[in-house]
Amino acid sequence: MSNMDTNASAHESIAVRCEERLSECGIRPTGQRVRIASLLLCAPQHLSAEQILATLRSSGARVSKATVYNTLNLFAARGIIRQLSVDGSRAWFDSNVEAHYHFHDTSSGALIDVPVPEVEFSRLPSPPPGTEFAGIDLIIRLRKKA
Amino acid sequence: MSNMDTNASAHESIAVRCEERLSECGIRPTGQRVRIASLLLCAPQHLSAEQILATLRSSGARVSKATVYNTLNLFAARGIIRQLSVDGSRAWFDSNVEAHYHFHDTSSGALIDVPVPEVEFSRLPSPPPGTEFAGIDLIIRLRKKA
DNA sequence: TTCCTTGCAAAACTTTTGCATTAAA
DNA sequence: TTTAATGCAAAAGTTTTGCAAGGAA
Repeated sequence: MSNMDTNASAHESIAVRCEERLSECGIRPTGQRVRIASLLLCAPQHLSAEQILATLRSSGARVSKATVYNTLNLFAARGIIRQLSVDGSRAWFDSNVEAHYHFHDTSSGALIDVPVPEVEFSRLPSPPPGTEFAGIDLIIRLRKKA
Repeated sequence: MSNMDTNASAHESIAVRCEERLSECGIRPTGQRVRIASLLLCAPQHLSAEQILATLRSSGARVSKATVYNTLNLFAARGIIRQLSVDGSRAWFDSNVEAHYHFHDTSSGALIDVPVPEVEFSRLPSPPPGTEFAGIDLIIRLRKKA
């Protein structure tokens, strides 16, 4: 089996798994959606809409910006991906929807996942009256060591 | 002493304190800068650029959007205010630059300060090699109680 | 057919920039 | 007078929307 075969098979099996995942979530697994899902869900990562658009187009696909945004918003609304607000310049889409936190290297812009067990809260405030916890976003900002 | 006198005096003394604060930071205390600083620094609060622009204009001042943004960026760079990324839709400028965290009510959009002592970390990850901590941004998301 | 998805272009919105004018030291 | 700040308009960047065309059920 050649490398090309291996890669082709890998891509195909990822696509199949993404199709199933979308169907489970009640999302019709169209070509564009499966392409976007395959790109994001093949590994835990953080991508911007523009990166996704560029990657798909450079791989020969015909995709519109509108479809990328619509699809990302749809996925985020269904909990398939998570949208992050890191620095206000643009949205980052995180393919890891398990609870976790982030390092943000302010020098390079890199985002790194921090697994839940690496952070422990020994004290947290109670939610104000009439509200309840909806989640915790923790970003640990880093800079290059002096 | 009438209410108008009291308010006028209060505004004046806030403006004077802001002028001193700007001068200390090596920022020339021009009219627009003092106005923007007075608005933000009179209390701990979170304002958007658009809110600041609208408030200044409705109080009769002639201010441009460019000056508001330039000034807010200048203040943030000098540590007089802090820029927050809450939901990616726009930047919020926080007049409280002491270390603290935030509640974010996702139903109303409200931002509420959480003082440092109300959160305790009993475990935090080490910064990756070559990097050091630059700060911690913690946003506790809230929703309306069911 | 009917409904949903896609692409394209345009619009909307936030933020930045260029440049002539004005204000501050 | 010399430098820096301001206003305005335009530009830039990201995201959304309207609508016609295309595709799936």
